[in-house]
Amino acid sequence: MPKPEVDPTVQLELSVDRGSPVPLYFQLSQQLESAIERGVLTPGTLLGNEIELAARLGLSRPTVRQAIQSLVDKGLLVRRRGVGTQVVHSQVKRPLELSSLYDDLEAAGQRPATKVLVNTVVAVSAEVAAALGVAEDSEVHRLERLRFTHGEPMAHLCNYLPPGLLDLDTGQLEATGLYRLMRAAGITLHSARQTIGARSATATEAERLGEQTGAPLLTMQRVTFDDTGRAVEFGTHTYRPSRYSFEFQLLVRS
Amino acid sequence: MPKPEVDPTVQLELSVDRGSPVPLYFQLSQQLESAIERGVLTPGTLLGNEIELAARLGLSRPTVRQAIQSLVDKGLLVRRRGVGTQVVHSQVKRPLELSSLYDDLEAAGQRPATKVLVNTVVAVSAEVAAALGVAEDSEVHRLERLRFTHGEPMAHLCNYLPPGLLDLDTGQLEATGLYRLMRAAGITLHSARQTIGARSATATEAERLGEQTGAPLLTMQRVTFDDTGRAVEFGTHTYRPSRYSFEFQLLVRS
DNA sequence: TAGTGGTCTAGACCACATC
DNA sequence: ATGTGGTCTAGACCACTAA
Repeated sequence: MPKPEVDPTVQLELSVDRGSPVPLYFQLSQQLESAIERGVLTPGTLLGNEIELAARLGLSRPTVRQAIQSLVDKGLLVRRRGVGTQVVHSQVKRPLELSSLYDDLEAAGQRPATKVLVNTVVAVSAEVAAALGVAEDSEVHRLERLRFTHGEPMAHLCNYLPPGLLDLDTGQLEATGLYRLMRAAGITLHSARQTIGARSATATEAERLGEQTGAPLLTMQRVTFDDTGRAVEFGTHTYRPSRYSFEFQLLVRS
Repeated sequence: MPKPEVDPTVQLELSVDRGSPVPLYFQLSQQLESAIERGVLTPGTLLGNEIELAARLGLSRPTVRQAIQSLVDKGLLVRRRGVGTQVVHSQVKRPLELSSLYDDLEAAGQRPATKVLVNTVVAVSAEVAAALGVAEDSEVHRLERLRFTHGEPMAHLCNYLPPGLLDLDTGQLEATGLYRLMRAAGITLHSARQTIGARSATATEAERLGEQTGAPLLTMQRVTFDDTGRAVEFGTHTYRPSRYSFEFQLLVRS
């Protein structure tokens, strides 16, 4: 018997639509990802080899490889030379994204609300000028918001934006998140540098968040860059640790 | 004039060695990365087009694309259709890696030291069994360490490992980090799920770390998986926020 | 020894941005 | 209209793993 084991992808009814504007490799990777997420391809399963899969779908091997590689990059598959491609065991959720607190809360069904405390233009401080990479004598947008879930304060968000980058409408800011407004304005977010720490609440901070003076707070500072490398936002956030923690998936860099 | 601008990669003396076992695309990407890090290719620079670069190096276009793509994945380059490939502006340091505290400290020149408090085998608690995915009646390694820098306590590390995974020698644990021992034992780390939060120190915790009872502590919980998806470590760590914070670079997932 | 993924080639056509 | 990256093909040889 040449092949006692069955290629599990045979039973997947994979197919690609050459008329679609969606790239072929992407169509394939989506179908595979969906099969993995639905549990049709169970952890540990060895996929059939690339050549055969390519032949069955009428694709070239590089195209199939591109599809598989994208899932390897996402951490869903593992390739081993001489062995094959295997579905990774276990609870791989989502790798860490450059995410918006607002979007995260909304996705978790937490019904976030925002109260804008400050929305003005001010002269930059030295710290903010350094973080944003703007001249020391320029002006920046200053934004201060309280974020609520279930009517309870959860975080205090203080942000600075370079001048002229964006029109910041208080109404819009209370209806959605800052990142979404930036994306809507045609800004392509690219990367961010974050620092997460902790410290005791001052009297003002405690009052704002409904904590006691001296209570532990989770802090996050972030500078966000767009795809031209320009700093588009500097933020200093404080969170109530009883209501928020940072949770994420890391992949090993190869 | 057909080309008033000069392709900056021309002056880079790029070359590949076909006799080397190092893949051609990797040789190229390393040379480009080094040029970017040394500042020879400055931020904003537009690279010449892929076809020409391939011709000049005697490589095929897919090979050159593979080299460039790996740098795009690292966040060093940005491609724009119809425009070209550009060196990203700005202080892109290192993306978040699945990193070892010990290695991080050593790389930062902090001369870390470790004191092993507990190194035994115990019956699992329900929480640990769930995190590691082992049976409720099995045994696990339990590890408790204090991490010092400059002679001052910085973190308390409590870890659990599946039975039989690794020989844990107390001497080795005080000389290096847990991840390095796991890698040396042939374990390929693949991913981890982390939670970062904050809370007040209990009396015991405060005593261990040289803080006051009730002082804010930074906390991290992590489950690490190898490339077969098996959980290989579960850890609960607490840090003195005055001496440690989490700092990292995020890239937007495309 | 047989089968796998890893790498590489030399073309091709298309979509998009800019001029 | 031109030039860029995005996608795709149909092969090829090699390195590694396992039986």
